[in-house]
Amino acid sequence: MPQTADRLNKEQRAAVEYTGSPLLVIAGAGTGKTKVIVHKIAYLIDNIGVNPDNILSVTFTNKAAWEMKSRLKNLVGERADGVWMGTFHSICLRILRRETHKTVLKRGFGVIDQDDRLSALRTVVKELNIDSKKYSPKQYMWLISSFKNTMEYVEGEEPEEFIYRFPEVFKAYQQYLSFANLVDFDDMLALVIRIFQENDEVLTFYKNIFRYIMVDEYQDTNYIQFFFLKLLSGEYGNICVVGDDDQSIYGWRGAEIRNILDFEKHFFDVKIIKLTENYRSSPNILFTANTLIANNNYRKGKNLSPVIDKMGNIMVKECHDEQDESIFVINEIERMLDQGIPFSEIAILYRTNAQSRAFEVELNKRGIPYKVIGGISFYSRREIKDLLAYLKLSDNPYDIDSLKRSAKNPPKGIGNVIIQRIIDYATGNGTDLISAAKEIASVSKGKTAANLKFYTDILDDMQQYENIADKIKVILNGSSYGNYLKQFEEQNDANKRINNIDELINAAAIFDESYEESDLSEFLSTTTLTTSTDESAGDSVSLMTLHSAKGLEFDSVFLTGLEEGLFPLFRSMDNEWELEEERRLCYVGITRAKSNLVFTYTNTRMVYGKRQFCRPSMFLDELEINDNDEQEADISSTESYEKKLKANTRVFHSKYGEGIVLNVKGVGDKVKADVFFQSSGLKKMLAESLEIF
DNA sequence: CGCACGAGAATTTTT
DNA sequence: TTCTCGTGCG
Repeated sequence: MPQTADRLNKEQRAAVEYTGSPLLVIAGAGTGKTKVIVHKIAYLIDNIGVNPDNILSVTFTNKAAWEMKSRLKNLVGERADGVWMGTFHSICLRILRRETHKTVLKRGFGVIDQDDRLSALRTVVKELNIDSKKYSPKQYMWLISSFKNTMEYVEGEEPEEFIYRFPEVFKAYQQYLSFANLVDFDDMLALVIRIFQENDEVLTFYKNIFRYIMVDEYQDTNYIQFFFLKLLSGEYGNICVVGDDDQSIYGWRGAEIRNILDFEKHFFDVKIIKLTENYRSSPNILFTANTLIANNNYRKGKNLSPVIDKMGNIMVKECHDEQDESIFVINEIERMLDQGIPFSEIAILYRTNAQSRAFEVELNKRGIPYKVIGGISFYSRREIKDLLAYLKLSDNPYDIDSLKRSAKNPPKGIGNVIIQRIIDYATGNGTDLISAAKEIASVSKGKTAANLKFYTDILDDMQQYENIADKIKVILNGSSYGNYLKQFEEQNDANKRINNIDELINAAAIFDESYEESDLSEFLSTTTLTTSTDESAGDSVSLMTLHSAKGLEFDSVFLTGLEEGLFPLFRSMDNEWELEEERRLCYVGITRAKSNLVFTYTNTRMVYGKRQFCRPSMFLDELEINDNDEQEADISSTESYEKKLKANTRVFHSKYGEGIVLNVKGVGDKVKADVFFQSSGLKKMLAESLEIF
């Protein structure tokens, strides 16, 4: 994110130039952590003479990686391309593709996405005659994911019976993956670590490549990711991790906040640098954020101090229901637009995806451009998945799910019975599914034979073309996909889907252009690794969950649905640990805002189509807000300090040193001020103990 | 085989 | 409220 000054401050510079031993940078929100990483990489290349190929930089999202790369390009030019940048998953996938022969996978293996993973488990659960009402496929999926993130799995052990018949389900699921030649998200890391542990020479090879390792958002790494890093870097290695314990919001997904809290114990000779100067938010917004997070116990403890001295606006608004809330929010947005704030600088944040709907309705009504980030990602839209299924099957002819999907959509007279016959034939004879389909076609007669031939002809035609964009066109023509949409969808929906398809063809064409030879596997894994949060809002208002907002910043932020049970979410309210995570989530939301921050809550809200009554969130009680108007009134009614002491005055205290005044309250000799000290953060002070600079 | 209809579940958050 | 899944009919 762009910053006011391009110069590095003292701490930032120290972090950039330190290379002696493992380095932990505790970087609060808006303190320029991306800047530090980018400058550090540039420093390594330009000043230390490190080869870009020897630098690994791990980010939390693909988008963050792209942004980082483009910023790095501004500093070091084309040499930036050499640096390994990406998420843990994308980096590991790259390694896995190179080292496929060290695993049981076949070349050109595919990546199974979350949706397909769930449907695979549905099939498994059904085949094992497990009552899916009692033990849902989702539960199994969740447990499989957790298990795959343990060392037991990495080391090849069998799981225990965590829930009913878990080992059986696990085994059947693994067999499915193995036949279909697929890996899931968790396997990407686990299998790479397994390769490293079983093959010393491979580990040595990669240790030699990744001589300098940089990790962003370290507070959200899990144990297995930590293990991966430690294997590559060793205890003394050139590893630099950047993170903020107050922004750890993925505990539910297995993130270990202890990775950052115990960094000094995991590595030797650790150097720690804290960044606490915030370049993003106005002082009162920071003050609010600091007062809220101070309610947490499990933290290292720090306060952010403002660099910007212009006060912002903070508002809390009570609304009747979610419609009222959306009307209020959009009214405010229109006001902001009038003030010249661009669409892209406005965000509506919420706890759950379901909350976006009311806002979307209202935004549509007023014709304000917006983009919902998160929710359903581009690549999981039905029409896109349908087309990708053909590509996936042709790339990996063992992929059962893609066979099912492509054979059925659009409908072409191939139903479950025939599909099952194909699968049985393939498993029975050890052939791939496409050959099996052709085989079945040749022994069938009449309609069935013709239908199957129609289907396999499309797959054969695709082989004639090298470019992925061309292959997609073959699918579209061959299956009359456009007609299929027009036939079964409303005009409007059909058009939207056709637009999406055009967009897919575009993406494929761009991919075709940028690679010497189009690698279908590579393209397809990009599509599964690219998640909804990687899409950018462009010139429109952003709507997203608080989780998706991590790492972003906006001039104006609406934090909506601040109600007990919704935020904090009901399930976390009786658990101190989870409640603190909710509070951190709120903290993340607040610190996204540069100058306008609006909280809203409603009295009633529709849940599952039932109206429910709501109480304001406890977070609203915990945080403190500096009201500008009130402050001015106070200042005019006091006598001795008020004239000199007001917001943004720089002051000095005998014990705490230099600080900045956030607000002033009280009268006469009881004048009190909230002051940010550089050394120790926010304090409430009697005005008479302060000296004015 | 494919569609239409009805019952029942679903909401945390995502690489 | 909205989506998904299963069932039964043409």
